[in-house]
Amino acid sequence: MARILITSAIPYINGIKHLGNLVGSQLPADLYARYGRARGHEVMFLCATDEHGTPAELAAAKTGEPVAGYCARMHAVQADLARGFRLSFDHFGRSSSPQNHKLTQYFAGRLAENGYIEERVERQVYSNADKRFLPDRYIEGTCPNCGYDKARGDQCENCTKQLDPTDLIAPRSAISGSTDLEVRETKHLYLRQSLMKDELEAWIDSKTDWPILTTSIAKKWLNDGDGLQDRGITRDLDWGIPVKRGEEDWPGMEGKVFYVWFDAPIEYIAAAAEWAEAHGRPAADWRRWWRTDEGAADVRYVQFMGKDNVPFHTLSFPATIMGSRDPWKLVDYIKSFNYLNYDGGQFSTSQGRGVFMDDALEILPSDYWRWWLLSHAPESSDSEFTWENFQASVNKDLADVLGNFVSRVTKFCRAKFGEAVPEGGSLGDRETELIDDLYIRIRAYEAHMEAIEVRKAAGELRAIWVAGNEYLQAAEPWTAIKTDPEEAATIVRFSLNLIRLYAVLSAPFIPDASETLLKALNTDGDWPDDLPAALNRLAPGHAFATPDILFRKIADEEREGWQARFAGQRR
RNA sequence: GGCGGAGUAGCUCAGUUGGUUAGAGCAGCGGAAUCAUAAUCCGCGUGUCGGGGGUUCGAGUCCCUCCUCCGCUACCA
Repeated sequence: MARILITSAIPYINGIKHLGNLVGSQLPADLYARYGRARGHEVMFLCATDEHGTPAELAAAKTGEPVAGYCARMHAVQADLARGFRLSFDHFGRSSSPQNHKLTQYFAGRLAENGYIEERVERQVYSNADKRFLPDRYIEGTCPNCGYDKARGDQCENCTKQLDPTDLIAPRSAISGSTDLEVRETKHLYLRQSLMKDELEAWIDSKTDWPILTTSIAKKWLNDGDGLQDRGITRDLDWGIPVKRGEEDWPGMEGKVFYVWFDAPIEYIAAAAEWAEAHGRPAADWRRWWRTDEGAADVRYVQFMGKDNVPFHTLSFPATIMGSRDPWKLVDYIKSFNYLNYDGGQFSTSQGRGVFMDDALEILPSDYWRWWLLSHAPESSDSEFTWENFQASVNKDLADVLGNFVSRVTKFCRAKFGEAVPEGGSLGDRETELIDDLYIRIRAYEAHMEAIEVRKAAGELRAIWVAGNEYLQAAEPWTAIKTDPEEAATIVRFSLNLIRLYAVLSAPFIPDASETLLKALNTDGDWPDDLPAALNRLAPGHAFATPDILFRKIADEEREGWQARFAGQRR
C-alpha cells in the first residue's frame, strides 16, 4: 500500500469555472485519486479556492459585498459544484484560511532568515479615484506603437507589443476609467529565485519521467533572457494575507499583503491542516503528508494543472519550499494538460462562450460529462469540444456499449430465470478465453492509470466493455435457453459477474453509474486482483434488482438546442 | 519578436529508441442476430502522414526551410 498525496490546481474564486478548467486539473486529479483508493492506497486528495488578488476585490465590489463575504459565498458555490461533479476531495479548503495565513507568513519568515527575500522600492501606477495601485493590465491607454486606443499596460492586444504602463499615451484606469493616475513609490518583497536557479534546474533535470509539456515550460523560464527572475511576492491590497515575518511584524510592510501566487500554492499544505482541524485530528496527522521528517518520506506527491500554471509549480513554489530549508515535501510528478477548446474557439468566461460547470450539471448528470471530458482529455495537444462529438460519444460509449449491456443481461435474466443469479452449468472455453483477454486488458488499464495516461485508460476501459458485448453476441444465451438451459444459466451468471466487474473498473470515471450497478447487484466493489475469483463473486441464488436505464441517449433536438444556447453572450 | 505545442482517414485522436502492406473509435457501406436503451456483433479504409528539400538501404518518425493554428511571454490569476 502506497501513500499518494494529490493536489489539483486551485480554482480562482472569481466565478464559476468552465469545462476546460475542470478537465485540466480537478477532474483528472479526481480520477487518479479514486483509482488510487480503489487499489487500496492511502490517498490524500486536496483542493481549495484561490481567493486573494485584485479580481476578487473587484468582483466583490461589483456585487456590493464585502470581499470576505463574496469569497465565502463563492467558495460555497464552487464546493457545491465540486460535489455535483463527484470530485472526491478529502478536503476543499480556502486560501484565505487561518492555516494558510500562518503557513504563508511562516514561509516568508524562513525565506527571509535564509537570505532569499529582498526588499525593493519600485514605482507603480496609483489611481486616486480607485484608491489603489493598478496592476499593469488594469491600466488602459493608447498604444505608442500602433495607436490602438484600448492597449493594456502589459501588452497591446492589437499589435502584441509588450508595454510598460508608463509607455501608454493618455493612460486611464481600466476599473473606473479615471485618468487621475500618478506614479508612486512603494516597497515590496522579492523572492530571490535567481539564487536558487542552479538548484531548481538540477531538480528539474532529475525529473526525466515528467511530461515534456511540464519540463519544457520550466526550462524556458529558467533560461529565457537573463534567466530565472526574482519575483515580487507582495502587493498593495487590502484583501490577502498580511505581510509578516513568521509571527513578527515586518517593518516597512505595514498594510501590504502577500501576492496570491505566493500564498496559493502554500494552500496545498494549509488545506491538509484545514482537513486535520475539520476532522478533529492532531497536527501530526497532516504533517505526515507534508514533512519528510515527520512521516512523509514514503509519500508520492502528484500535482495536476493546466499548462498555464506550470511555471509556478515547477519554479516558484519549489523555490519557496527549497528556500525554507525545511524538509517539506516536494512534488514528485506534475501532470499538466493543454487546453480544451469549445467548438472552434476558446472557452470564454467574459463572453459566456462554452459550457460552465453549473450549466453542465443542469443539462446532464455528472457521469456523462466525466466520461466525455476524461476520454478526450487534452493530454498531447489542445483538444476540441463539439456537441456532435459529445452526443456521439455519450450515446455510443455509455448508452449503447455499457448501458445496453447491463440492460440486455439483467432483463434477459429476469425474463428467463428471475431476479437472482441462475445456477447450473460450468464455465467453458468461451468464458476462459474472455477471462484471458480481460486479464490482459485490465493490466493494460491499470498501467495506463498508474502512468496517468487518461485517454488511453478510457480507451482500454471501453474495450473492456465491448468485450462483454462480443462475448454475449457469440454465446447467444437467447438461443441456448431453448436447447440447453444450463448453458444459458452459465452465460447469464457469468455476464452478471461481468457487470459487477465493469462497475468496479469504471468507478473512477463514472462513480454514480458504478454505485447504481453495485447497489442493483446487491454487492460491493473490490478491485479484481484475482480475476477468475472476481468473475465468480455473484454466486447462484444471489438476488439482484434489474436497474433502470443506466444512461439515456441525447436526442438531436436537444443537442441543437444546447448548441444554440451556449454559442456565446451568456446572461 | 522569443519560447513551446500542434498540423495523420469525413470527425475526434494513437503512432515507442526511424524498419514488414500507416492504426483506433465514431460516422458511412454490406451482412448476422433479435436478449436489449432500433441497442449488439462481424466484414469493408487507394489517407500527397501541412508544403518543399536533405540524411539513410529505409522517415509520419531525424535535419533544414516555408505555411497554418494554438498557448505562454514573468504586475490577471
